[in-house]
Amino acid sequence: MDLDERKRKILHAIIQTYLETGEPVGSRTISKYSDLKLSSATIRNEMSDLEEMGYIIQPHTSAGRIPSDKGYRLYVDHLMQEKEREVTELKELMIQRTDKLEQVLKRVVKVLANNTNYATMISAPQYHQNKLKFIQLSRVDEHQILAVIVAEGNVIRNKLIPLCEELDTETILKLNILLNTMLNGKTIAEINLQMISSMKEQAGIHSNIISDVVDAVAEAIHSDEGMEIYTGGATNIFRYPELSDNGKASELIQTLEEKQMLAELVTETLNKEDKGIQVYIGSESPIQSMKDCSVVTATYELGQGLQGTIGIIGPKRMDYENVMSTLKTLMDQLDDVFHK
Amino acid sequence: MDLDERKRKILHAIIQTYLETGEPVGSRTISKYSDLKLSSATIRNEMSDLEEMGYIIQPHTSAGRIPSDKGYRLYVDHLMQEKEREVTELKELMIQRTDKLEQVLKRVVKVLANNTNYATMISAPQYHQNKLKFIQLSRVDEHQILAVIVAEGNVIRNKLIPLCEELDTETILKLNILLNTMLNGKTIAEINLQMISSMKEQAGIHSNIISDVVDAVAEAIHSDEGMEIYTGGATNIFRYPELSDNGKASELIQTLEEKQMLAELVTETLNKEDKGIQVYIGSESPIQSMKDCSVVTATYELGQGLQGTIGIIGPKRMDYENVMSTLKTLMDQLDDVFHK
DNA sequence: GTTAGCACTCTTAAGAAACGAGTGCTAACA
DNA sequence: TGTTAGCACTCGTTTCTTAAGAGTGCTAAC
Repeated sequence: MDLDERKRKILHAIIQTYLETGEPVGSRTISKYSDLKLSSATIRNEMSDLEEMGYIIQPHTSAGRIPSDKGYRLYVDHLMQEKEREVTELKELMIQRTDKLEQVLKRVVKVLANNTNYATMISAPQYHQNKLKFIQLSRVDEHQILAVIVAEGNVIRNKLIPLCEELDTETILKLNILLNTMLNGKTIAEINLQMISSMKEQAGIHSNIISDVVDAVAEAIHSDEGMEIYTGGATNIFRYPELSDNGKASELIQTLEEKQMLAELVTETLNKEDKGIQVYIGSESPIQSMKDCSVVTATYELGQGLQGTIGIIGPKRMDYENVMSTLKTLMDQLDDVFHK
Repeated sequence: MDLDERKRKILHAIIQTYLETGEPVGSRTISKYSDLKLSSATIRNEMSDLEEMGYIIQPHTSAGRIPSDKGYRLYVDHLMQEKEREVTELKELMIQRTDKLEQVLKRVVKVLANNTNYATMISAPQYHQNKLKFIQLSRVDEHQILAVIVAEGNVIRNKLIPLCEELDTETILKLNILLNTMLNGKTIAEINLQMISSMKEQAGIHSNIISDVVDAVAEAIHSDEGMEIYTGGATNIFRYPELSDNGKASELIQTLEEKQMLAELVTETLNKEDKGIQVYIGSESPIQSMKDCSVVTATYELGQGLQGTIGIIGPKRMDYENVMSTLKTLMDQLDDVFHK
């Protein structure tokens, strides 16, 4: 069977109506409220075809039709091709310049959740590919020194290093120079055991104590502590009856709260070749508990190799058009903020 | 009317039964399953009295009784007087020593939520009273320097300061000395405008540029950014039907997500003279959306004046006994961790 | 190819009836 | 005087029935 222009139009009308109402839509509704000038009977015939082709589903015999995952997919793909709309919505104002990335990310999920009325998430970039810019050791008191590590994108890490033996100022200075010489400009992934042992060697007589320091710095740099993920608007879930039923809401909110599962989604997104906007409909999503949802993700870039993922989680009858253009706008603004 | 020993026992039995089942409890249940050896009729009479006295409530004519806020209050106060039980549960193992406070707090809410099956929250201490230990400025690149501020309790703050004019190493060194001399040992609350202007004066010729630096440091120190609050186990709410009804769950989870409201609770708790465990039953809580919950809070101390609040949010039929002793144990362990 | 009409299906809402948990009251008992 | 058994009564919950309504599929006519 062929998906001709008319079928396509009818499908479009069905999906749009369903997005608005959340109720199964019947032939009569389409006949009346679309500009197709067809009777309900004709629509019925076409709908019957569309169902056979798998684009729509009938929840039960005497109900209207709702889009299937396949139907949504067609709709979304179609939207993708359309010119990106000139949307404003998110005022630049909202994202005030901050030098604390965490603050920005937290604000983003909040703003995004408020604007879309869906649940949102954002992952902080992972720093494997990030170049070290600057390392500084300072003596805090007799028993510990502080290591401050600054990387590209002004990412800052602190690490307190306990000492059993006191280090004099000169040694610390020497260590500072050593660390900076060896490590500046390197990406975190590039720092390997060989390098570390080479540094220990160069530290010479202080090797014992210094060993601790270098180890601690390396640990601080590598410390992944899993992926940082922020979420927002979880309770928007309750706006959509089809998601707030039974244990679904609970399960979903738990997924958002635990954050662990979301990491999978982030990994999946970042591994895609196409760095643009991705849409996971229902069971397309790698997260089991989101099989009744749609997830729209986008990748943002903070610097070279410094990428994170933004996600919007909502019902399958998500307002894809709005979500996608909102995301696009947001991406542009984030670019502005990060590459000020 | 007098609340004699027998009434007290019956009330106790009613509350305990209700805590277990969550269902209104009838006279027959008490008669059968308590060791009072009284017939249901007698219990009925007593229950009628207890209701008149306001300790229990009848949701509707033909239902059993449930405890009123006043009833819970009596029960809790009674528990408070009892010797603190020897509970273990939370193994020290769970709280591994970390020098990142944030990590510890996040872990605490998670562990606590898993152990109690209620929602949990914890506030990071507020640093007004905290003494500065160490300040370090370092040059990151031509356009910015990094200020690292370490306070008592090893609380670390970073602040990137943009520069319009380049600062040479010597000036930075001088500034470092100035800042440390002036500010070390001071509490954050003690740093006032007068002090800052005095520092600017001493900076002499560099005053212009330095002014920026000092301002930025002051800002970083004072930057409150509201109270940091972590929550966990929000979805435990769904375990209790009386909370997961209607919009209640949604409202509650939103409160937990927004965190803003929780700050009020923290403030309230910290202002109490009694720094021990507090219990807010129903409308006693300062948070409107928790009028159907009970909230148990405790204050932990990280250093002098460095206090935070831990809270457990659950249904009124919370297992107070367990919660309170778990909290007590946790407090002890936190003390251990912080004052290692 | 399109449409009107109609019988049929199935969900949902509303109402009715049966059930049952629990009470309050009274009268009998120790 | 306190305790208990018994019973009528209340009221929420469950189950069943019925009616309404939305929507379809099919057929026949245009």
